[in-house]
Amino acid sequence: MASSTVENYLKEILVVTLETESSKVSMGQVSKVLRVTPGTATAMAKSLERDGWVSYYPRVGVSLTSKGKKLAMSMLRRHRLLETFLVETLGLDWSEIHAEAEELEHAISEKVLEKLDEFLGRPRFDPHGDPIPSKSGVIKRPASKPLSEFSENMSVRIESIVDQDKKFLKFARKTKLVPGQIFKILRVEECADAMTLKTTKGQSINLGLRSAEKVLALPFES
Amino acid sequence: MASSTVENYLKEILVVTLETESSKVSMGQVSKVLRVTPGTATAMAKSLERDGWVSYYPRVGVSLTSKGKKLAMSMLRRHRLLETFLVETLGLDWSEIHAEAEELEHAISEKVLEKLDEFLGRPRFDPHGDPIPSKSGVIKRPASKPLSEFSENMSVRIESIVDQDKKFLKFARKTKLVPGQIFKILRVEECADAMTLKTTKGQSINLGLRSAEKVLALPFES
DNA sequence: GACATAATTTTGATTAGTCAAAGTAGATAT
DNA sequence: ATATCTACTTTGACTAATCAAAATTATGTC
Ligand SMILES: [Mn+2]
Ligand SMILES: [Mn+2]
Ligand SMILES: [Mn+2]
Ligand SMILES: [Mn+2]
Repeated sequence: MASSTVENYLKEILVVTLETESSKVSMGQVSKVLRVTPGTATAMAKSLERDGWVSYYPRVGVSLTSKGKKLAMSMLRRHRLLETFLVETLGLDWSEIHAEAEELEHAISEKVLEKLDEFLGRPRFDPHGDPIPSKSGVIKRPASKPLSEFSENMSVRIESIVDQDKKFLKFARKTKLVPGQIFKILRVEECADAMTLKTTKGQSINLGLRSAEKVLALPFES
Repeated sequence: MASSTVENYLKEILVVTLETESSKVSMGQVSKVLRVTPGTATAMAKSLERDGWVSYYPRVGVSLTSKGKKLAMSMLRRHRLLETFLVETLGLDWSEIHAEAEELEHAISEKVLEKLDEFLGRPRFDPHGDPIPSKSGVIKRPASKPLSEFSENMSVRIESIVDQDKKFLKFARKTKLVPGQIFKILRVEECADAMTLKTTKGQSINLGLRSAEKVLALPFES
């Protein structure tokens, strides 16, 4: 049985792997996403390798074994299904659900998860727009790109928000920067590190490019 | 922040306290209900005392402080509300929910619990018939007595099942030995350590007195 | 190629929780 | 009153997870 610490490490390693599309994750990144000191990450890498969850290449990084990837996918599925439940069924705000799911994901069994999935009607995306891995561990790789990569005058449909920061999520909700919404890109000012969007109803939002990287969208043909 | 280990110890100490109606719980009982060696229970008693959860009287036992009782009640509330959710909303069998709730109770926050309570319609009893403590930590002390204490020809209404053993719960479900059911006590044979009950529909059940102690009931006037 | 810098690993220490086995104190029985 | 038995406590050992700080390795610069 994997401890919840192990589950967290594997899940975060998977998320970084999916984001960066490179199979090895450096100890620096591991230590950053898990908020532990580098020495702790190194020690953990060794013990994860000992137990067959990852391969560890000293001074390079770790990559998930198939056993590790399987558990990591299952954790991501739990996390995102729980987030969906917390919003859809219990009515929590999408800015608070990440922290809650972070704990619950380790406590829910496969059996209960299956019932929950059924109860929720087998959703395919979580409230942040992130795809929920299937029971067999398959995840849809979204074709969407960060807002920061679109150019002026394009219309886009928001697909997902790749950031769990509470303040940013509250801002996003307030400005309707949520999955499904349509925006037109009014201006992109690289030099000022900013862009301006407009909703179909005419409201405009200013977004720093740093933040725009955290919002994934698809071109929208009206 | 109390660890889940501490939460489990406090909750079980509370349950024993409620069952035996005596405030001090011996280390032997603690080690039995928590399935640890006696030495571990003693070590834990000291550390629980150090952190203000219990008072520890060497060679006598532990009793919850008010701080400890408060947390223990909150754990019992979580446990029983979660059990209710698992049966009512997700449709799990009452024989499996105890183990599931045993994990989830440590992962659910007060905020989510409150939403869940609301969603469930603020139930007052869990699926086993045990009272759910209120948010403020008050628990209804049931007036019910073990089946083993009733005498022949009395009619009783089952109130609760005080046992989490899966096999017994499955047996109980099959024989309709569940909260709310009415039975007539046909025979009590102390010497043979057994009693016979009959449902209103005429089906009869044989129950050892050991098991009859685990079923609480009230006299029923038809 | 040597030096500075950044990333990573090593070392030594700490805390929580556990067990096995040895020791002790109280209660019970003769 | 002494011996015995049982419950409880102590001791020593172990694992998982963590940090701080020192040591090492790799990289990039001049
Ligand atoms: Mn987590
Ligand atoms: Mn999410
Ligand atoms: Mn528990
Ligand atoms: Mn119960």
